[in-house]
Amino acid sequence: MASSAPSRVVETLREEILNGTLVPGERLRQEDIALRFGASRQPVRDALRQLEGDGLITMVANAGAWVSKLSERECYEAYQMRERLEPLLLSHSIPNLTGQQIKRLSDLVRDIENSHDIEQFLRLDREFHLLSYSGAEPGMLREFVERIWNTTQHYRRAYVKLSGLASSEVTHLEHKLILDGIVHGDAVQAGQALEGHIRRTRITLSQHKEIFS
Amino acid sequence: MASSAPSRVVETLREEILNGTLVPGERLRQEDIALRFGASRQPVRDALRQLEGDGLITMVANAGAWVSKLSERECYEAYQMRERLEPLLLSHSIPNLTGQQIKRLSDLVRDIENSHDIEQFLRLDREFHLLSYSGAEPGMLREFVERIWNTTQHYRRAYVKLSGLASSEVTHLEHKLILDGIVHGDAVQAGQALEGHIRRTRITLSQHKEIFS
DNA sequence: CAATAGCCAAATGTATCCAAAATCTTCCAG
DNA sequence: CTGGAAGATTTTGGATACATTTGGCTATTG
Repeated sequence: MASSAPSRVVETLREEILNGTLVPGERLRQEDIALRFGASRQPVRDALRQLEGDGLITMVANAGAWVSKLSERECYEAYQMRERLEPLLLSHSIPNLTGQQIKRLSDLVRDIENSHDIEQFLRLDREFHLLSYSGAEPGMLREFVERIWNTTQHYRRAYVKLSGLASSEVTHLEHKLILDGIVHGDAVQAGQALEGHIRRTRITLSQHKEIFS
Repeated sequence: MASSAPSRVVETLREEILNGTLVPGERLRQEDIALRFGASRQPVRDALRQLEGDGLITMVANAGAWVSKLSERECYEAYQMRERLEPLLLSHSIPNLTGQQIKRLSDLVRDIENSHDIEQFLRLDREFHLLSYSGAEPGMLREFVERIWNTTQHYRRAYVKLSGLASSEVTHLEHKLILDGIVHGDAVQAGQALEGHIRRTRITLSQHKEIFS
């Protein structure tokens, strides 16, 4: 059975926002989307509300829907939240990670280091971090973390484009430290490395305010 | 101008979930709600999606909507998140609180101590904490914290009902410490007191698993 | 007597149509 | 030439009607 119309719309639009096809500030017309998916406007409205709930788009009554934008302050705040939430989530996840998953994490660290195109880097980096959380039970904490990742994705891409892949030497070291903590089941080490990883990214990001113009 | 139909529905249902009129697990039929608000089912569906985005209700395709339930584990997790997010939010808020607001916070600490019925206690306690955050800029952090408060409200009520107001002696002391930090503009003191406050509540709650049956 | 298949009622999902609001265009006045 | 106001166009909001799905009830059968 094919999933419902609204969920197909949600999935597709979410993907397009995350991969940069749709950029922050871009308007989403209900009619256009309905036409594109061969559906009427009701399921589209449903889908837009869901995306709004995920923070990916912003709706204004009697006006329309736009892909959400973050100010530099909001992005800074998002990273402060990540610093506090992700080590917690990782500590919930580590005890439940399987050998297979840890192997994949290890491969990802290597592939990230060897990646030479920006989209690939972003995709692998995202997979590494989110996979490292996959041992945690589903719940609010995982939802929140994923939501922060989604709403900041565009600015992460903008930053990597700006500074280039070459400058991510420290990132690779941090990934190795996190992985080492995971491998040894040491949530404290992994958590501290992760916190530092996010913290450094936050500070670096705040030195490139031009991303938010 | 009266606000739109969906927002009226959202406001009313949110209020009823928070004040306990609607309890976790209770079903919400679109037709009933539409009839009650003198609207059609479309605005109601819109409203339900928004409430789902707030985490207050859970929707299942082709089945219906229910007031969200938290397991004991999820509630514990929610409090762990509060411990990490609320001190951060408070530190953003403190520099911007006005004299009037601080006066109100001070009055609230006194009124909470003198409150004689459970609903009043819950209302004042909620106002105290959320008001202490009102100096912070709007954004994801404030939204997340409010969302956690909303989804755990029912279990807070259940706990207070179980243990009675008499047992909240320590709570009052903690409120005074938080207030003292705020009055002196000391975000570190206020934050530590707040973290302990939430942490103690989390531990106490986890000793009453019968709330989650 | 228990179990399963099929039918029926109730609730949700979708499409179409109309109304209301916002934006954009155009035209006029200063 | 600029600013603003009024009308036209576009887009969203809401209601009614119809389709689809679900869950339970009943009846039939092993």
